[in-house]
Amino acid sequence: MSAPGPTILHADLDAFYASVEQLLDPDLRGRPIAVGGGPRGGVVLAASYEAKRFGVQGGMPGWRAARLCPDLLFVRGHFGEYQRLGDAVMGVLADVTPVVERISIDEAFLDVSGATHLFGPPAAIAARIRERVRDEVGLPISVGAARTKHLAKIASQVAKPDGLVVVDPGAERTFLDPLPVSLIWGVGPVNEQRLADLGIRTIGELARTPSSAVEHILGHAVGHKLSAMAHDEDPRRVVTSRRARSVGAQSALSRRRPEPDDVRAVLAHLSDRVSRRLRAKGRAGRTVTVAVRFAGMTRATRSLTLPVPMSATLTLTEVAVRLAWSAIDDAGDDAAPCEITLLGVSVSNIADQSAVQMELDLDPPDPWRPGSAPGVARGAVDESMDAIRTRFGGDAVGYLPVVLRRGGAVPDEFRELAEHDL
DNA sequence: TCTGGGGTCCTAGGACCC
DNA sequence: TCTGGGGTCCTAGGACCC
Repeated sequence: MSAPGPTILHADLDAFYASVEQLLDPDLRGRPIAVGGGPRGGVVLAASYEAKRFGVQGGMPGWRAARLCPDLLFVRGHFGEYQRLGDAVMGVLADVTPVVERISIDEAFLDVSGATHLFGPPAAIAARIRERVRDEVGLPISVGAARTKHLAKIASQVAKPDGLVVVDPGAERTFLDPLPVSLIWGVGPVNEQRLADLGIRTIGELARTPSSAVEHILGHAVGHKLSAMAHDEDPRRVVTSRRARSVGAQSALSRRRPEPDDVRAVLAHLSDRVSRRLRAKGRAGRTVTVAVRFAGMTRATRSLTLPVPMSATLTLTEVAVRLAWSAIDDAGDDAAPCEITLLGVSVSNIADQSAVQMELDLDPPDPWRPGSAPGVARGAVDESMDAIRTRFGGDAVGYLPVVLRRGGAVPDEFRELAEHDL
């Protein structure tokens, strides 16, 4: 019996947002462009390969990108197009096999073991995918093929831009050993430095290091996982549907002293976004977490777990407001009052609203969204309110008008690109 | 003149329960 | 007299990914 072939594919669109802009506007082709941000502020969401050559990367502040690449062209994103074209590419993948795991707007794993009898060996399938995406959608896509997800993902990174790398069974060690540890999923800047402190820079060096030593430096879970990855042991299967375990929304703010009405208005808007998504999928969550970022990029989080799941805008807002002030009050003192630069709300411990609970639901629909799905049962609201009062005192919960406030400069279409299925 | 927005998973200490 | 041990949940922070 022969070893299993390289039947896992990782398909990853190249510089996706930037490539779409170059597709839409031929004048941008061959030029260094950045989507999002600007020379005076904001963040670069994606850079074309012409810009990457200057060191421009996604996530980089616009002013730094402009300094690295003086000819950099900043373009505003066409977020609706990203969604449409990303979906179109997924459609091409779905023609090959139903076993597709979409990781993000522009990236997916495929298990083609059941498709080879129709379409030939994995390498031919990968080549065909690249050809079809190029011809039918107009975008460059890189594909890695290997025996495991981890290896396929590394292969696609090595293949970029616009390439195909197949790691044949038996060739894994030769392929992996010289590559930098930073290509391993789970090795970011911090762990890369920690490994470098041990003299470990390549995957081969990591594989030759005893797992116990790696775990000592990186912690049990991370160390164990990385050692396994370095040894090419990756048991993960391609999963076609995965439900989110948390839902959140956040907004960067211009640096400001926190004022009660202001904080409430922002949190009400974020809570409305989050709770609407929950209700739309008939879901609810018990744990509310608020994140506050302060001037200087320090962050704090506060969370509260309620006795029962909730999905009501007002309940979430009230909890979020109390948690936010708990973090803000702890961060500042009279001598140095704090300034905030971001507020975020997220809900975890998510469960389906049971059918029984929906039927017993007696409270009126969310007053801020006429016609929307009902919130939680009245008794559940009361229990939640009780939990808030227990923690914050009797007058913690009040009903103030929710002033819907448009968030920062980020359009909703952009936010939706990153949302996971609930 | 600073650094978006959506997520996942892990750790460590304390509360609490049996 | 001096106090077990295991398990689970909650909270806060952190690393990482796209």
